[in-house]
Amino acid sequence: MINYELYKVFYWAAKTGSLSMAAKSLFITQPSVSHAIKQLEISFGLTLFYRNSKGVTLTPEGVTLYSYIEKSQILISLAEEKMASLKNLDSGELRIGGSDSLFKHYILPYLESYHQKHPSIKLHLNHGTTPETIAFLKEGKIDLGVARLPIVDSQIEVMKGIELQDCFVAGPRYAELKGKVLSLERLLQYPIILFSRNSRVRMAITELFTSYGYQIKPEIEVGSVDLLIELASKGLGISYVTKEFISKELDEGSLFEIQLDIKMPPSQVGFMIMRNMPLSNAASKFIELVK
Amino acid sequence: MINYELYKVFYWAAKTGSLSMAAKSLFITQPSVSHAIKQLEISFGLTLFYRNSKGVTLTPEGVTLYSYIEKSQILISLAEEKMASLKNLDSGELRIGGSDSLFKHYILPYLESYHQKHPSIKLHLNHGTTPETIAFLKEGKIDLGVARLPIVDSQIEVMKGIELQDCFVAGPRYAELKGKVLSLERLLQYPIILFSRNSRVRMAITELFTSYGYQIKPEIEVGSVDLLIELASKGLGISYVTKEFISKELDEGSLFEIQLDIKMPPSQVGFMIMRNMPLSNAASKFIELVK
DNA sequence: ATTGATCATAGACGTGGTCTATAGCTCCTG
DNA sequence: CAGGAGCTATAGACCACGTCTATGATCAAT
Repeated sequence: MINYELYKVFYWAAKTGSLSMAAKSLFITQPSVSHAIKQLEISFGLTLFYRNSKGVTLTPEGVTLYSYIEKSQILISLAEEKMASLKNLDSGELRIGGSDSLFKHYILPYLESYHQKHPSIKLHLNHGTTPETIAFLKEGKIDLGVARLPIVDSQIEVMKGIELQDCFVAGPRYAELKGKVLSLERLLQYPIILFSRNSRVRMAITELFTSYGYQIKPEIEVGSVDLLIELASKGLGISYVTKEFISKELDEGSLFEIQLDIKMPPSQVGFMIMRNMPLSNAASKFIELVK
Repeated sequence: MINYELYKVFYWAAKTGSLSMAAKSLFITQPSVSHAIKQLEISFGLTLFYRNSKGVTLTPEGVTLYSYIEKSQILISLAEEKMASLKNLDSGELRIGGSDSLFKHYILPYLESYHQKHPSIKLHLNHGTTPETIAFLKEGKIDLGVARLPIVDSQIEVMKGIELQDCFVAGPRYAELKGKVLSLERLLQYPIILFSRNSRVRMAITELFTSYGYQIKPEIEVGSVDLLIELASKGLGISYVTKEFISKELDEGSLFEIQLDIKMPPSQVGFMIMRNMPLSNAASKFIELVK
């Protein structure tokens, strides 16, 4: 089997028309080039160059070989350039999976500064439920997932991100509750608006109430955080939302937080990557940024 | 600079999805493959493969690299196949320069058997005068030239071929000369047909007559051997032709040789190749055949 | 648990590619 | 025409690097 290094030497010798020049280009000595070309010629049993005192020119067989090798070498050069650009993040893509609300309220600022630093990296946001995100991760369809913890999966490595505080909020319609500290029992007398049944937040709050001996049954179920906010501020009920996601509404006064006589446990957001799978350069740079 | 051998290893590892399989394909051990891949990864600063207990799969960066390297490797394989076929004379071409008459009467039988042996070799016959043939040879436009000797050119190597005997012939119209031995003086009383002025045969015969103190001035000058034969047999004069080229006419009796009282010097045909320039495989096989 | 895959790592080995030095050749120049 | 400045080829020494063996680590399947 022929050593492919020889083709590199052949390429430069043919391209420059001189073994000496090829040697300079390859940072080796002329006898090495001479030797390499001879090896190729012996392997093929054909002469590839006419040698004369001015340099070398290709024989017809050499021309034939060159027509293939030139293309091959150009491809390799392109490959090397591409690899360098992938490393420098001058190209490549970053694929993140998670929920729309986390994207909007947590990831977005990071994405902005990442995109500013690496404008050539294509960004793919793949929204879905946590199990879907985990599945995408395992299928290699995303580099990185964002979700609320805990995540228990031996194949997945989790890094803690921001800590979020969920709370109940109401609009001006329930102004009488402002400043008061409610018991759970009292709270349940109001119409409750919750996120749809399959979400992790929903499961968490249901469990919490159960642990205190209550059952929480919403009047309204919705599928987006925006609707939770919207409906609460319109006075249709009391929504259970992430405090950090409604800072604007709290400031404006279109929503206010309802104090409870128990402490709502914080919820931890985490990044998920596949354990034992190297991160793409684009993804690892993003994680660095977030840290 | 990256050792191109590593791409060969990478190609096989990616293609087979297994370092062990790649090792078998490349007739090296698995640790060598492992080592080679790691070298590539270090050079690029990127991870190319996901490793697991079933083998390896490409990372996104690896996929990108593979898309280039695969094409490159395929080109090299094609190149190697092509080189092998050039060596086996399953492809290639043979370009011969010389005069039409030498092609027709001397080279043709060799060409036939050559073509039979190597039917895939394309044959190019490039007819021209001897100086033109030499020029073509120097420009690399032909591999091989055929011409009458002597050729004096330091760049050209000459190999002797057949020896030809030129002679004067006439047709039935001059039947009275059959069997007689003519002096040059006597011969010159008949109309003479010669090849055109720029040919070597013409120069040779002119010189011969001059050396005997005569001047030979043709009634007719023609540009092809066929015409020399044609005109002589029609009785338009006495042609000076190569005996070996008119054996058919001599047998038929449409021409007969005119005996002279001097011996006509034989003329030597030779093959010309460029000195210090390797022959194409196709050409060297042809020369072997002729010998 | 055991077996049999996989790839990774460590360290020894030896070959092959690179080097220096020199020769041979051709072309150009004073 | 001698001498110099290119070029490539050859010889022989050397050592880096690619390959090997041996072993470890991990995982999956039996």
